[in-house]
Amino acid sequence: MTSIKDVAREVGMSTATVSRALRGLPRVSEDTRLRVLKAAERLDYVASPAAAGLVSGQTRAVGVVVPFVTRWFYGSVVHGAEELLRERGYDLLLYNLAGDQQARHRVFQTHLLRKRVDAVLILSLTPSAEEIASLNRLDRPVATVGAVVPGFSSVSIDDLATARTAVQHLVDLGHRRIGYIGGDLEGQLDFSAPLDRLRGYREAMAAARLRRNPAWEVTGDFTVRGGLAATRLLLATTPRPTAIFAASDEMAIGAVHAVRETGLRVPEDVSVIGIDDHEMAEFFELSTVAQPVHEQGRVAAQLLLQAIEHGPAFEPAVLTVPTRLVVRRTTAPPRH
Amino acid sequence: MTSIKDVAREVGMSTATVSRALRGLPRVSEDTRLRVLKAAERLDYVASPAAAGLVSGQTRAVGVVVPFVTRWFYGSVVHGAEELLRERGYDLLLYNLAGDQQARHRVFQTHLLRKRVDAVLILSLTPSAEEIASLNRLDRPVATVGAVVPGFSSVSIDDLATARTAVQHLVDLGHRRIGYIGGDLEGQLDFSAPLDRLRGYREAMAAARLRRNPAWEVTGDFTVRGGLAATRLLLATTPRPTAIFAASDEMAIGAVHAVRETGLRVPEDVSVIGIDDHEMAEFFELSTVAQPVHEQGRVAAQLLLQAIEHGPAFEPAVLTVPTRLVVRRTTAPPRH
DNA sequence: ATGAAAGCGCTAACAT
DNA sequence: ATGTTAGCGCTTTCAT
Repeated sequence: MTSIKDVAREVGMSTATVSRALRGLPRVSEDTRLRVLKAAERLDYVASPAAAGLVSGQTRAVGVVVPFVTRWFYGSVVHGAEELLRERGYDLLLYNLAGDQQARHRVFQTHLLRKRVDAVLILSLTPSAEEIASLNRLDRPVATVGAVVPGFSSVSIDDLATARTAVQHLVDLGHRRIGYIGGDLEGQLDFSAPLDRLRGYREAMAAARLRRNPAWEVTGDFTVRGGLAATRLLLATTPRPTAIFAASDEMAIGAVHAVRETGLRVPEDVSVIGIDDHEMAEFFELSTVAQPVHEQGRVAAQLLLQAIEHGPAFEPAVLTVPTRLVVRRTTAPPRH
Repeated sequence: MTSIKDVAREVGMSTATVSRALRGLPRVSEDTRLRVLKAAERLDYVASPAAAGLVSGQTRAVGVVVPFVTRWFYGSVVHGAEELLRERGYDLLLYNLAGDQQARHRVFQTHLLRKRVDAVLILSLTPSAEEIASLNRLDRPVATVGAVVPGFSSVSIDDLATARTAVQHLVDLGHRRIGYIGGDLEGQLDFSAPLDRLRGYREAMAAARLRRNPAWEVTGDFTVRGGLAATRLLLATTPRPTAIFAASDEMAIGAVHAVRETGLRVPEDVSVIGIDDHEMAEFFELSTVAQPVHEQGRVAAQLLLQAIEHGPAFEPAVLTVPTRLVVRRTTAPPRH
């Protein structure tokens, strides 16, 4: 592997000058810089971040912790983050927990502590006290997407307001019996969105003076399958709801399917609305409250890069991005 | 940040001994090893891979190049690879090209060359000659999933045989007019799967002595939307096919939708079969030829780890994993 | 079984 | 504008 010495020898200068020239630092004559750049190109020289990091303390890499890479939502956030990071010359280290507690422990207690990243981005999960302690010991900027953690920067939607928007849409259409399907609250205590969306649902119901029914609040996996199962339960109640608010589009897709398999029609018999504007939402003609997914990844990465550049004095920023009601064809007024 | 010196001081030994003890090397007394391990734990010490890599030449990280992280298929392969890598203490650097030529160039010419990874895993795309030159210059093991590249290890399915299996299933059901929807061949010359699947389709048609019709071979995006659009074209031909082989499950899902929107029924009027066994395939009751996605990621990672450990003498392995016909409810005999 | 010392490739501080 | 030197945190000889 060619090293900085090879380049220095090639141009007949010291490694210090080469280093300065390559990084665009001042106090290098234009002529020298050009010759260095050319020589580096010719020799296929790329500086080793390991060596540079050892002395500068910067790794030019960011760690990203994801609950499930296979899900469109997380993939999209990662996409947004990776895009900006690469533009700025940073690498992205991916840690996929995939619901595995042991993996989670290992990531927080070992991998992230290896001084290998300049910053950490955490998607959706709320770190435990112990994990927060680890992250603080790391002494590097941390940001989250989809969860607000005291002391960390974050980018997220207002889950409460978003849920209210969805339910209010159903109320406005004239629905009075509205069911909710959402994520488990136990077992996954570390996701805050499901809880807030449930609370938003309840608030909107109360504000519209609608009666709540415990049997109309069903939880399960945040997946198509989970939505399918939850909706089957919901439809078995009497009277059954005329509309369903699903805490995610994937659950909503499952809900639409469940309604149809019961012999009922969407939206004539049962309306369905979700949250996300999943890539398949338009395909399913699903009404939903859209959130900017890719953008949240970019913005969060941006926040981290700023924090890296501004040093420890940088104040954590808590950003909320807007959501937007998208009415398609799974919601309509109830039949009387 | 605590360094190896802190640990050495804590146990009253040299850093050399601490290093040996931590890495499980021989010639350390059991007693010493235990004390070192305890001290490291107590001080939250984790060795810096950057410093270690500088001298050992190993980074304990693998770079993974992905066309689109947001797609379930790639997310799943990454999941499989990440899982094994983490078990073995390796980090994963993710490079998402997202169809961006500039990104692609930058990844191959800069990021991968930074001496930051011990090996590279490339998903689905066939590197250009220039990219192969870069990878070779890197002088590290390279493996691919879903594409066979001379000189590199690979894990993939037999696309030709898999396509034939799908088409043969339709033939066995009695279909004679079978259409194909698959990926674009121009513009994305670097994906080999679409071409092989098309060839498999043609071979199976020929083997069954069925007439081919250029209008029954439609290409488009490898997505739900692409499948939808391609199928619309396919159904507009006369006579129209009674069965459709889609080169991916996402395209097949789009195909099913297109058939239904035309007022036709699946499978009564038109049968549809895909490839992958996508997570949503069961939900859609889609007949398909399943491939082990997550496993291909794990196996490819395994191959790379072996190559890293065995050094440059390691022979590239070209592995083919089996696929399996899964008959659900989108395929049936044609009506006469 | 353990330690001393050199050095991996680079940057930063201090010359000049 | 450029060069010299020290040293980042670790591993690896080579001694003992």
